[in-house]
Amino acid sequence: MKVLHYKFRRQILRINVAETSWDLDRFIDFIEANPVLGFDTESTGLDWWNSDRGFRIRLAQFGNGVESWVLPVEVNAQFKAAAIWALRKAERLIAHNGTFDQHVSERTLGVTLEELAPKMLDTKIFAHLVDPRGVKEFGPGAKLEELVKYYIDPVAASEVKGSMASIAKRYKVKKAEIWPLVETWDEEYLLYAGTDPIWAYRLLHVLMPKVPARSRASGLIGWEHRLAHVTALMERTGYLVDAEYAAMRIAELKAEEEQWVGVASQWVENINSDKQLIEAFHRLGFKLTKKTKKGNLSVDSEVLDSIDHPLSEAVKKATKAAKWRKTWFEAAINGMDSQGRVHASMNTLGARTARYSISGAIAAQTFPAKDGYVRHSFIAEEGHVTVSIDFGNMELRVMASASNDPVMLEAFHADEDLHNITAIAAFGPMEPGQKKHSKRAAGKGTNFAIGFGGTWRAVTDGFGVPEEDAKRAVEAFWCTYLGVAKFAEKLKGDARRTGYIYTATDRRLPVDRRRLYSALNYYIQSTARDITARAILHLHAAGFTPWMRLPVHDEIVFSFPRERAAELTEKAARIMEFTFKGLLIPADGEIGDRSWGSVLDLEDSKH
DNA sequence: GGAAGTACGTA
DNA sequence: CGTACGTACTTCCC
Repeated sequence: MKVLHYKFRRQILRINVAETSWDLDRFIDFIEANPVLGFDTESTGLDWWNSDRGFRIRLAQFGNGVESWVLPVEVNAQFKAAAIWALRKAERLIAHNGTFDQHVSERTLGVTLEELAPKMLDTKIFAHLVDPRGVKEFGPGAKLEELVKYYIDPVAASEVKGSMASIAKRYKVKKAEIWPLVETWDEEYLLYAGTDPIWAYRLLHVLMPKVPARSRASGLIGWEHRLAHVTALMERTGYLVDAEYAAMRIAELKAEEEQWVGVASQWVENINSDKQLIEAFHRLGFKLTKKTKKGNLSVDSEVLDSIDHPLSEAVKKATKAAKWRKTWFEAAINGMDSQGRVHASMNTLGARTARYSISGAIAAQTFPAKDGYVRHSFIAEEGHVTVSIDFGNMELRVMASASNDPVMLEAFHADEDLHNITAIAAFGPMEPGQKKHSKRAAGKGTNFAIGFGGTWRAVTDGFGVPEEDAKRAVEAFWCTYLGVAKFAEKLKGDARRTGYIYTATDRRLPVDRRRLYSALNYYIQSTARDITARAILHLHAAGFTPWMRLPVHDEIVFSFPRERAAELTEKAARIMEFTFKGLLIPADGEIGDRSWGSVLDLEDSKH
């Protein structure tokens, strides 16, 4: 047995590293004496779905607040058996982003998500309930290193968590490449690995009492853990890729890119270099004036659109073709497992409002929305069809019912068009015989912009509405929807006094006092997220999880058996829809063909 | 090699 | 005084 020590604020953390099977007696004693354990794994990478082609677990670590054990499970089958035993023996496992370690444990040790999830306490969830702000927003952040720095000790955070960077330097490789390369018995590696479960254990005990009483009383802790489990099950299932379709698009986009790069090469060497483009356009006699945030000359799409020259067209087309190919089609192909499936990485509390973020091979939240071009790459199972069920007007309905605004509620109850109503309030009645107000766009822009916490400027910039119309519509909004105005003021007042607002689910969200206008948006966005989260949990309880593929904000994508699609879609939509403070948030399904893209190609698609 | 800055895709 | 994200690229800096 190797024993390492880490000195920490006059305390000494003890890290036991099992070297031979004889050491396991002491390990077993430790596990039996500690029913609540910090837990972590080290592996060869993040691609747990490739466990049949190269992905391996290397170490399994268990600890309490002062002592841990590192089992180098990659070198000894008995260590592996001991890790499996410990996972099953533990009453509680505390891990940071425990979903990842659950995937690793399932794939490499055979201990399933279903076994692990009920005993998991995830410090990432606790951290978000306490303070969801990132480091850039002057909050604690969400990574283990950031949290240790904020809540435990800055020196320990940088020393221990910086060690992987230092090891990478020693091995002369990039930080991202060190994980499979570092020697099993490298002491710096073992120290890094061994302290992780100790930090997780300590963090939980620091964070637990900081979870707001209201959030705890509402059961948010258990709720978020159950949600993370269902999400993990979706990650495990993955999404089937139509590799042939993706390959076809890749070839097409490559050819297009080459053609336009050829055109542009008369003027610039690198179409991605803003510097070269600015020079080239100046040589050609165009005066650029638009500035970026930092005050440099901008060459974004708006600037390029304003320049009537073959170079600007070539740059736009070439960059777009390259970006689409790499970001979506190649990501899907490169991310496929041996069964032709991709596994999204879903962060159930990605945003400070608790919205999901989805990253990796299927960055679903960034797919172009106007048609099925990208989404055709993802297909339902053999004999299945893709179904998309989304909530109708969720955020505006949340705004109406949370604020109990009589005018807005009446519009929704009578199934009237809210954007028209805002337009009428600002510009007078519609012309007889018309279904849409001639200034409906201004009404629509205003309704959304206010929900974002914006002003008239947001309406002009974001929705292309003339300045005068935007100003008038925004003024009319606040005079018409007095309930919303009152609610927004109430939230601002809460934020001003306490620094926080509470959402409908009793989630506490910090609001920057210099940006009180964002309070309304935080409430709406976060409450809407929780309505989708509620739907996911209810669908799980009703047995829909094997068919669920992805949540995309106010939409859930399914793969349903073709012959049962109509019945299951209806059932799922009824489970999803929810009456929030007296107002129904309706859910509507669209049944496509096999690919996700086919849903968007439907004639009467809302998409 | 990694951080910062820029741009652009989404709800 | 327009919210929340992820990805890919170049340039800057150590």
